[in-house]
Amino acid sequence: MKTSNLLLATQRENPSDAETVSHQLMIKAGLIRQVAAGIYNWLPTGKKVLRKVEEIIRKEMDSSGAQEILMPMVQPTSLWEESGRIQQYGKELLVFQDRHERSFCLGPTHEEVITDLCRNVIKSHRELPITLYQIQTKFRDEIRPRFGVMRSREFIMKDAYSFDLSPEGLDKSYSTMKEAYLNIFHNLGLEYRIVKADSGAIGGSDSEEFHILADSGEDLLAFSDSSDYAINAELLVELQDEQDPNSLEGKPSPDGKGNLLLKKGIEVGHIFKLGRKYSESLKLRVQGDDGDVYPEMGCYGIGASRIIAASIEQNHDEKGIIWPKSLCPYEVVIVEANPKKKESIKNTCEEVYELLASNNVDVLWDDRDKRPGVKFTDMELIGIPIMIIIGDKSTEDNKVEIKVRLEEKTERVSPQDILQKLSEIS
RNA sequence: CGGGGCGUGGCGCAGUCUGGUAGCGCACUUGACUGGGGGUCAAGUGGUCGCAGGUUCAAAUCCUGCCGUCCCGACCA
Repeated sequence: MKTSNLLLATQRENPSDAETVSHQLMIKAGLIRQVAAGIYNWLPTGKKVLRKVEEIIRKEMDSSGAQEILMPMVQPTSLWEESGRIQQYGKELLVFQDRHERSFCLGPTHEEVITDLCRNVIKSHRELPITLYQIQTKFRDEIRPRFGVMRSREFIMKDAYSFDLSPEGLDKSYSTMKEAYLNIFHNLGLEYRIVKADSGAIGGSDSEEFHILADSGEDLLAFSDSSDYAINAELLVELQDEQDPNSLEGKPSPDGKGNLLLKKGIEVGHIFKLGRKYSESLKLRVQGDDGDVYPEMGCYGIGASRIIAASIEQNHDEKGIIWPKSLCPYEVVIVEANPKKKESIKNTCEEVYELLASNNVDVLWDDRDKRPGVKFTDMELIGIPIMIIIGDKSTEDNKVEIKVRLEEKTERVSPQDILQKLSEIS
């Protein structure tokens, strides 16, 4: 891709209405633009990152045996009446009517729809266990959307649902999914933690949250300094009748091993054992050995769009975004510097571009008619990890310069050695 | 929903108190010079001043109502 064909949409100044770093950087770097409170456009660069997140998730979900489907964003409210959740969910559920005055809502989550789907398509207990997932737009009419896509009303989520014949089966599906999540979060390359959580309004028993660590995180997490014990501090406060979650620091860990440490996190994943809450209320049953069985359900969510904001909260500097290798919108950018000074500059850029592209390197070529400084600043703001600078200075001895985003020095290499050099860097 | 900001070209802001020709910086267009860390000069494009009413000879400015948006709180799979 060449920048001359790309809607970069970077801007120089911070938007006046963005206060958190990730929100500011996402707008400045041209990843998103706001449409209304909690509702955003994803521009080409942002969409590209989002797609990377989705692919990392999709790969692990698929290899765990889950099957991808796509459910509608618009759902009949009758399903929510059937599950009894319509009151409980309240105004966060955006309800409206179609031209025939039938009542619908925008899906904030899909337990009702998937349970309805399964009661229609699953005909035998032999078809279980099964896990289905989708990556799709959700809408929750948040009381107060904030921090850009961190807490938006419309967002992209991967949600998965498992169906088993027994609680033991659910345990197994749950741990399969947890395993997939561990792979996903490992592959994202971000610092994260898993904690015990409150299962909240969605219902059910066991639940664990996946948090990306960041000082600006809204959730406080408590860990034992000498065991695996980890819990959302909010839940611990409830359990122990404490007042201030911050007072937990240094107290003995509830599992009797060591003392508690506190860290802040951003919740980006949540896995639950739902049990029979929805299969019973929506009458999903299959015939078993002795009579009908209501399947044991689990549900598993990852906030794909929120991961991007969280990644930026965790990794940025005064120049802009720092992506983990897994999420960068482009792996390498060729900065064409002062091409009018020497004809060879454009040709070398073309050669290097072709070389990288044909070797499956995700490369951007900044061919804009701008001064080098403008390009450096923009590309560092967007957070492209590696810059290859090709200009009148670098081509003197037929070499190009390679600069890593996080390092000050540049290194001169021959064009034919670039691939080798890139593999050493990563 | 309670409290507090803010709404003036794409972005950031001044002007509002004290009514009188809508301004600045950035960005953008054209040209020249320039060219390795957000260039210079020159000439330009672009705004019903959030919306609706009212007061006035005259409203971005004063009054009333509404809308949007941000922050704090309550809330949050």
